[in-house]
This record gives sequence, structure tokens and C-alpha cells, in this order.
Amino acid sequence: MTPQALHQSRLKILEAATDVVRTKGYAATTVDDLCAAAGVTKGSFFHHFKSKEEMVLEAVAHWDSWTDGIFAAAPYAAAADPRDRLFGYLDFRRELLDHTVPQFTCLMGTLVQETYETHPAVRAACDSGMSSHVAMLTRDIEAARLKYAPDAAWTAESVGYFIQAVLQGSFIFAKAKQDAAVARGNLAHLRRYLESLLGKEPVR
Amino acid sequence: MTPQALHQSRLKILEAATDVVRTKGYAATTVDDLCAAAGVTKGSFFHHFKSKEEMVLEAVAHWDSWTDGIFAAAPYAAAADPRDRLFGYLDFRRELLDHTVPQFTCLMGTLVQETYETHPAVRAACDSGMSSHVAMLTRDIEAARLKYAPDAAWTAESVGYFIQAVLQGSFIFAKAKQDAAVARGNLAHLRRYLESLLGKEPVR
DNA sequence: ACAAACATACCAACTAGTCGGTATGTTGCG
DNA sequence: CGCAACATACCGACTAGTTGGTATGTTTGT
Repeated sequence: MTPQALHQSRLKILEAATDVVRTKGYAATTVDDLCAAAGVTKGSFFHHFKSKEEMVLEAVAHWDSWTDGIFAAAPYAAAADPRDRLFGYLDFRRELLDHTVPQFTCLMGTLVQETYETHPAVRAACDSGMSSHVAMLTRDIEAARLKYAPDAAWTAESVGYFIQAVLQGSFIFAKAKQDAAVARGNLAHLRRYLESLLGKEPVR
Repeated sequence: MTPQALHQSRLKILEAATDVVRTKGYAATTVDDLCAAAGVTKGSFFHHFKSKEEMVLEAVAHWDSWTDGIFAAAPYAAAADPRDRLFGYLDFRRELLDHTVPQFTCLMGTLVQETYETHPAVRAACDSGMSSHVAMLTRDIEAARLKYAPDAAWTAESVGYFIQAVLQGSFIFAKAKQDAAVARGNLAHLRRYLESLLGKEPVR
């Protein structure tokens, strides 16, 4: 919250949380787990955060700005054509699948599954984080739609959600199979579909 | 395991588990929660199951055969044409979205997200359950492919996984938004894609 | 000095699993 | 039939360990 950078310990806890929660889930992650992973003591943890839940809310916010930065800084984001940016996004997500499962899966997708009924604030934070990622995608999709398929029957936003659903579902299979092969296949299908929606040549 | 029906208490516990785990997740579900929901005592619980984990493994098996039965008995399954069966499946899944979120979401998708690194046996059970559901779909897709798109570049199995990923991802958004609208939109996109893969007329 | 940051010991609540015991059949046998 | 022997299902108090969170300091930078 302070204008300058986040405090070191605070930051280490938030980063530890993104790792540990993505591997064990929220309920199974103990505060002691987080302290051990972050290399801080429990006193420090509760000095910086009122509770485990408040911490995870901040972890979601931190995750949001972290991933925003990653996608904004990725090479594809500089492409001039919105359709190129969209397919560049898919390629970029495919490359991410070369990392380990806990590294490429989504903190919010994991969190919301087990908290949506029991932790309303966490659910809301995940909803808004995922929706704003979709909104970022939607801007490119809408620009591409106007350029390549202006008469399309679908909305850009619904395509943005579809893309994210394919990714989230792919993460579930990657976890179940401990392997990203299915996810890669899903991205190939998704690309083929988006190519069918946004014809190769601009409409004039 | 006995040839005759499962014991009453046993069955009530397994059914309670599918409800409670889909609502709260595995780690946050206590044995006492399950006993209360099933209307049995803790003594009875541990009489029938060695541990919470062994119980959830049986709950997954029970879920598998229960859902198998639902899809096998659904009207669409009787259609003569495999492509009709496939699209009937999508319609059927869309209808399921009229129920509440905990009712239409998938036990295995929920479970595997939080147990894939910590409970290998649960992960394996979810993998095999989800894969066998995909295999069921794959049979119809392959038959439809041979009939309507014999020269297709894609495999039936990869399409089966794609369908399931869209569904699983849609469940995540339904949880995040407490609303199935996004899931419906995703099913519409999925249908459009499958229609593009399996042209309307048989190839001869 | 003073406050923020950190450390340690601790606690009350909770959790999975245990254990001694009861109730209700079921089976075998004279 | 009558009765013992055994099996299954069930009960709920109890335990050993864990959990989120607190209380009470100590260190560190300014």
C-alpha cells in the first residue's frame, strides 16, 4: 500500500503463497508452510497480515499485477495487428507449458474452486482478477473482430472467456496427468477455432 | 464390493461426500462434516472406511458409475447417428447448467486441483475417471469423424479432451461468478467449433 | 528514544483417527 | 426349537497432534 516497493518479508510471503497454494491448495496450506517457504517467522507473518485470508487476498492482487506485467512485456504484445497479438498470446501460453505444472497453472483458478462457497471475499477477488485478464484479451479480440470479421455473430468478450476456460480446463488435465500434452492439444484446437472465427485476410 | 447393493450408511456417506466436497473442497471438508451431512456417526464412518482418503477414492468410483449411468440413460444416447449423439451430449450438458453450481460441477475436477501433488492416489483416480469419460465421448467422435470428416487432421481423442477442458474451465467461471452464463456461452462456442470439424453432411 | 520489524513461546479450537462397548442379526448344532 | 458363538453395524468419548492466531518480548534503523 505504501508508495514505495513492498517490504521484503511481505513480498517473500506473497510469492511463497503463489507457489505453495498452487501446489497444495488453499485449505491445505498452513501459515507455518508459508513462513517456512518464505523464510520468515510466524510473528513476522502476522505483523504484515491480519489473517491467512487477508494475506491470500493480497496474494491474488500481487498475482494480478505480476501476470499483467508478464503479458504486457511479452514480445507478442508489441505486434501492430490485434489478430497477431491474439495468436501471439496463444503461442506465449503454449511456451509457458514447458515449465512445471505448479509454475504454469493459475493461482486464481485453483483458489476459486475450493473457496467459492466458503470465502466470499476470495471468490470475488478471483472473479475480478480473471475477468480483468479476460478484458485485456477482449480488447484485442474486439479490434481483430472489427478488422477481420465485422459481421460476426459472436461477441469478443464471450471469446475471451472461452479462451480462458480452455486454459483453466487444460490446467486441470495437466494436474491430473502430470503432463502438459493434453493442454498443448487443447491450445491447437483453440487456435484452429479462432482462425475460423477471424479469417486470415482483413475485411475491407 | 459385495455383489448386492452398497450398504445404506456407506452409500449415504459417499453421496454426502460428492455434495460436500464439491461445495467446500477436499481439505476443508472434515470427517465430522461428512458424518453430519450423511446422518451417521463417526464410529460408523470409520467402520466403513479406513480413512478419509480411502473414502474419497470410493466416492470417486461411485461418482464414475453414477455419471456413467446418467449419460448412458440420457435420451441423446439412443440417437442412431454418432454426430447426433455428440451434439446431444452438448445439449444435455447445457441443460445440466440449470441446476445449482455445486450440483453441476465435477467432483473429480474439484478434487484433482487440490490433491494432485499431495495425494497421488486421488490424483490417479481422478485421472482415470476423467479419461474414461473422455474415452466414452471419443467413441462417438471417432465414429462421427469417419462418417463426416474422414480426412480430418485431428484425432477424436484430442477433441474429447478439448470438450472436457471447456467444461471444466466453464465450471471454474461458474464458481467465480456464481452464475452459469459464461458456461452457456462457452458451450455455444464449443458447438460452433465442433460443427466446423464435423460438416453437416456425411462424406461418401 | 521510538517505532517498525521480527522472533519465540504459547493457547484454545479443531482434526483425523481410536477404542471400548452395545445392539442386532446370523449361523451352527444338538 | 433353543441357545451359544460369532459377525456386522454402530455409537460417541477420547487422544495425540495440528492449526490460526496472540502475547510478549528483542532487534534494528533513524
